Amino acid sequence: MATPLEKAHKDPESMKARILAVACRIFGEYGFHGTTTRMIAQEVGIDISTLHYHWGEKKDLYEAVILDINKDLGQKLIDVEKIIHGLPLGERMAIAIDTMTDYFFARPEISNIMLFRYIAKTRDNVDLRVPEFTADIARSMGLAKKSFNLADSMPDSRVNSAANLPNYTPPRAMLEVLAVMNAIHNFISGENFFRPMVNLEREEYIKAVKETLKFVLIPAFVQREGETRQS
Amino acid sequence: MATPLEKAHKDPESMKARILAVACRIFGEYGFHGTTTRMIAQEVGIDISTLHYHWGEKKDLYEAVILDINKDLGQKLIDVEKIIHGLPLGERMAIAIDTMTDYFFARPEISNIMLFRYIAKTRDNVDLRVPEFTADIARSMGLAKKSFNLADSMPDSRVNSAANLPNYTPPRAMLEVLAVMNAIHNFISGENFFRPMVNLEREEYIKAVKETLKFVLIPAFVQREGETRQS
DNA sequence: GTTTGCTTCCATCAAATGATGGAAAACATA
DNA sequence: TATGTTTTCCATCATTTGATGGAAGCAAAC
Repeated sequence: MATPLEKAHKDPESMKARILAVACRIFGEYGFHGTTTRMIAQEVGIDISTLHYHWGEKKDLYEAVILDINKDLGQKLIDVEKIIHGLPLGERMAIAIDTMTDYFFARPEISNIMLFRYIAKTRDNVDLRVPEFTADIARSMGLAKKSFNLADSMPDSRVNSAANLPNYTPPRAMLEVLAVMNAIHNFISGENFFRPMVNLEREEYIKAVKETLKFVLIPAFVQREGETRQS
Repeated sequence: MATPLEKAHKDPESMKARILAVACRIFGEYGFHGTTTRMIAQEVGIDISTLHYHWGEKKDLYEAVILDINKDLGQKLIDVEKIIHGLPLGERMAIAIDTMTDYFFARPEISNIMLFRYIAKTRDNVDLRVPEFTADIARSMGLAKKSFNLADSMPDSRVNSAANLPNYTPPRAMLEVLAVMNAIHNFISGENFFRPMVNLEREEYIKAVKETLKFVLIPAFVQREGETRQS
């Protein structure tokens, strides 16, 4: 309908976009309940009613933040997938870990909000995309077959059987991807807690985190791939 | 001083202990800001003033929860250390992961609260023990030398140099331990989110989590140990 | 039975918080 | 400039929330 209006709202300089950006940061720092609409409004430099005018109630703004993050993260994953496509597994993982770690360190709110959502009890169902991302990564990492469809060879099997769905991803593959992603998120979100523990400057910390992640996470997968190839 | 009074407060049936136990669970589910003193009081079945009578202000209760968790976790780590002592690294890690995973699944509030503290912005300094635990585990896993003291061989080196302190643990070893511990916490705290994603019953989920953790985390350490031994 | 000290609850407060109505301001357009 | 639309702010509400004072309950000591 109102094309100029919608366009204005997508302009990153628009009030609506500015509020969203600040909300993302504050929600990330303090969580949903730890954040007040007044905190966000004050940070933007506006009145609370302006905030409500653009985004409705607090929960709506929070959901908008989630959707925004999901969009951004989804795009980033596509970008990384393009870069690492075709390389051997060890290199794919190393590059992916380096790139995603830099990305999250640049936007720690993303890691924070993702982890908050995993941990805290919540009733909102905004989030159909995390499972989707996880399955995509699993496929990209060769942990699940691409568009594997058992039904082709077993036409009589039950339609409802999850394993027969086109893009079915086995639980173990999903959990392995989650283990990798969460390991990254933890070091970003936990920086304020962990960095004093190890007594490193920010740059050193980032470097050490990358090395640690690559050291801990890669060998298992590379080793298994080798074994599978041999047999 | 008042011995009978203090004794009463340590009795797990005492009101003070009951409040603490419930507080631990609720704080774990909703985080500090997401929890109200009324929620806790209602769950215990008492009035808010009774809660305040025993524990003072909300923050004091929260700090008591942290201390309680740290105590329990510290004891558990000592127990595990005893069991795995002397075994080869791969087995040590496998048993430690199995045992700690069971422990955290039985008391998910612990994982929740640990992660909440890592993520959320906080100013409290209740927590001198997490670094200590981490260093202990690092030593137990052979990632840091036990009571290594350079000053013995270099009497003139600067006293303040961290590397010369008796129980100094290098950053990389600390981060490696954190990576392992956090990987466990994530799957426990994230159960509500991850389990529907992988569509498993609780028991299956726990089993799959343990397998995934052992698969992802152990090979890197075992492999490095082998390389170090060879050289 | 009375006193004493600890525990619990009811009533209530003050501050914080999410939210809204309506006036003023800013902006666009004819 | 006049007119209509959009945006912003001020004043204000109703709830929620952390917190307290004081009365009532209760048990052991005297």
